[in-house]
Amino acid sequence: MSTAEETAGGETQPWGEVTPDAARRLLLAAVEAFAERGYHATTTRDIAGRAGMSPAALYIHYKTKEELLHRISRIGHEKALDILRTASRGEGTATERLADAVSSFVRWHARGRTTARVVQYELDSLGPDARAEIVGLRRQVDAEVRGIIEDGVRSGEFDVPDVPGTTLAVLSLCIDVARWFNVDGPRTPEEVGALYADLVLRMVGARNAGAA
Amino acid sequence: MSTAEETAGGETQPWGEVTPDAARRLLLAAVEAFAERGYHATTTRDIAGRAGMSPAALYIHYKTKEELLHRISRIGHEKALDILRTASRGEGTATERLADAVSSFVRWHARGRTTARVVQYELDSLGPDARAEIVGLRRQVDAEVRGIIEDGVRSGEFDVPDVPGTTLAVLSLCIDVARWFNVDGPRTPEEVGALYADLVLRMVGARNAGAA
DNA sequence: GGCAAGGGTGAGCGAGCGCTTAGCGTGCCC
DNA sequence: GGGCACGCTAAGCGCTCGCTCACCCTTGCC
Repeated sequence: MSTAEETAGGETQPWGEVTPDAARRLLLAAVEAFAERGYHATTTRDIAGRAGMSPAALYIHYKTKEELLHRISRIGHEKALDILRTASRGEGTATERLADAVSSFVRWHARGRTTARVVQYELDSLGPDARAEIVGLRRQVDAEVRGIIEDGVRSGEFDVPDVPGTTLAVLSLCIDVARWFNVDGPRTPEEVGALYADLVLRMVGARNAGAA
Repeated sequence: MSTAEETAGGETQPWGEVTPDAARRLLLAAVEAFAERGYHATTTRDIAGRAGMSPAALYIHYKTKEELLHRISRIGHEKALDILRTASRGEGTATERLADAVSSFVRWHARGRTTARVVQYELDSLGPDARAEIVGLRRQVDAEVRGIIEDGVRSGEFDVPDVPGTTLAVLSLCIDVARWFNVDGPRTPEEVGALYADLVLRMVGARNAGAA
């Protein structure tokens, strides 16, 4: 019918780097199915059916069903890390960079809720090797946020008694957006991003927190 | 062998109300299995095996595998609601009650991580009727927290521009503890509860936030 | 036009699933 | 101490799972 560049959620044309067109369609179908029903409850027949193919076609492009999840998880984590790095290494005060990081990270989780759900909640469905690789990416995500908070503490902008714990809480808050966010709900991803950036600035004791 | 009153996590002797002893053992086994592998990836043979029984024994006490999940989910949500109600309707200022609610809610998620995981993350695996019932309980959970925050705003203790959004964020923060908390990790449930209570008081702009 | 290469299909394999059924052992009531 | 209700098991039913295989179309090169 058409290229799969626009999804229901209006994600920023993802999966552009997945090269054979059929492979990309299968990956997109797998993301939808995994997000809706979970990895273990999704059948290869369902994935192939959503992509308009026969069940056997899946195995031309992917060795197993788990390879699909692995690919989705790695690409998703790299995208998330990229978002945080861009915000973290931008110019501006730690306050501005933290607000930017949180709001864009939250927007990504809300807009691409299907993808984010798979990325954040299906980690345990991976085998040991694949999981170890993804856990490494998650550590980098954590380090990026912790870096901004440490900058703010050093510059005196933030008042944070427990930096690792607060980092954990900030990331936890953002990640959980993928669980509850509803595209048909009352809030846009931008509104949630702005609200959460404000709440996080309050958490770290930034002075201009609460300023609309 | 023995009664199943003490679990590895050291939960506050739960599932006491599940009356035939074999039924309680099966329920406990199901909680462990669902938390480890997810509902769909757990087999009835696995549940029965953990309880030291044959697969057929499960169907003497429960009609289907889904009924097990439903029972776990309802009991868990009722316990969570009970915790929040106790904190909410206690005496003290809104600040004290919110801190009490958050710290005890977080402790419950951390201590009973296996149970909380099933309760918070396997909701979608329930059928429509069972899910509707649980969603009703969750609305009561939300109302309880929102009530405390509204009290604090009315009394002037809190500065919260967006009460529903902040309520959502507070609950989200607590619930996500079940995803990342590790019993073998560096933090005790009590420490996380205290940290999170402080962070939430900062989020609502309470004056004595940050006081150790 | 011949023909190799590669993306695709229909049918089906072995395995494991949720769940059922026939029958067995044990304790309680009379 | 005979009958029986009950908790439980061994065996297995029908079904669906992830995945494979033999074969078929289209495409591009000579």
